[in-house]
Amino acid sequence: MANTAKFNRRQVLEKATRLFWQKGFHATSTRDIQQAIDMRPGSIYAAFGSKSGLFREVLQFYAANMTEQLARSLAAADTVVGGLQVFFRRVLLEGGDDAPSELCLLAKSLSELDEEEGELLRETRQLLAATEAEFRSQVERAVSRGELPTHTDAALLARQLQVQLIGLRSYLRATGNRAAVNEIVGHLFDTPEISQ
Amino acid sequence: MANTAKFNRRQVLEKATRLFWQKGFHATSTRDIQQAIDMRPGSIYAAFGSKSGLFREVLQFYAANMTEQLARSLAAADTVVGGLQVFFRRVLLEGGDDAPSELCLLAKSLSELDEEEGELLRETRQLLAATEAEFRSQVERAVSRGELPTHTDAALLARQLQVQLIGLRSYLRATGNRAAVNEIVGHLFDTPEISQ
DNA sequence: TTTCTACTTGAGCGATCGCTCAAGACGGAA
DNA sequence: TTCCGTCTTGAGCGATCGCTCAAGTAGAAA
Repeated sequence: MANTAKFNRRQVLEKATRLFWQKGFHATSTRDIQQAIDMRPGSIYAAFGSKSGLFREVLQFYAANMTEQLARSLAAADTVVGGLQVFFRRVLLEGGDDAPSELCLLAKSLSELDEEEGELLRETRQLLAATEAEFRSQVERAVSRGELPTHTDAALLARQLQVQLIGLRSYLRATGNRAAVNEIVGHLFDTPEISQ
Repeated sequence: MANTAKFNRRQVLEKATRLFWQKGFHATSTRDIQQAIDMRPGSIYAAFGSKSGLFREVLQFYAANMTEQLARSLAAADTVVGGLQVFFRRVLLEGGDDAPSELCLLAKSLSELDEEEGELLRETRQLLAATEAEFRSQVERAVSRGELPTHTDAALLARQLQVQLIGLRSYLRATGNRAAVNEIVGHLFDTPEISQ
């Protein structure tokens, strides 16, 4: 007999992601989870193995959603650089209203996970590296399309985008100052690498 | 009778800061603290009131140390801009060996604290704002000394320094790639605001 | 030396943690 | 309709949490 589970895995992951994203891994109790996803402990542990196992799937679910959002942003703009800028503005300035946190869930996890949760920490680092690799391939695409000069250091620029995105999300949580963030995003694609 | 406490408050705060900085507020148990600072619960609660009260003093202690380190960096360099660069390199590249975490304790706390710990969150935001204000006054000093052009937007540049420092520390925790961080720091004081 | 008082001690309270498992519910096969 | 195997249920286990407080200790005053 195949899987006869009653729950919808995607909906469960959506709700669990919102909860973990808001409260973090440590501060989210299994009883919080039970209430949020309307499942009893036995079912949760049968489906996900442990709190860590669920969180691991949540991290992957979150990263996949971010990748989709980047793809949509790129599709909505005429240029690659414009698409990246749309993505930054969406993540930083538009998602803020109903998003569970101003921060990136991966950065938040990177911050709170200890060596004791080594597997989750490794997963987080890997997903962040994949994001940076995605930025890099987009920068390379922009160069090959003539949007950026041929001498552009794609690895450096992708790294700078990653640093800025995480830094700006932290700054937003610290100050709530969207105008200040918007001003910096405006300068983001105006660095010496691009403008000179 | 005045204070006859046997413990040295500064030494206790140093040890507690290292512990909280490494593990974070939630993941540090009061029993971890008891062991690290060699005090029994009764004494700790008499001296600091609660785990939150101790953490509050730890946040202030950490921020004061960062301010001192910035002052030392500025004193060790010929120019203000050079002093800021020394500070960035010290925090990002030199402290990493024995520092409890690659991250800024304030950014880490900003990330894990919830509205349920509102007072600690407010304290964290205030200390971060004070850091940005310190950056700004140094940028203004650099302008008045002729190190930066007079049209420099000091508020914007200070904000960018804050964003970059937090972002770079996250990046260091994500990748451990000091060479990559060093490369970005090299470009930091080479932005359009400065070079044009 | 005696007294006073501030400080320290550590057993342990009530709450909550992540998680288990025996019992029940339910859908498909025969 | 009966049977079988999977999924669900929820009481509750052992561990750990932040914290309290009655009893003990030690230094200053008299």
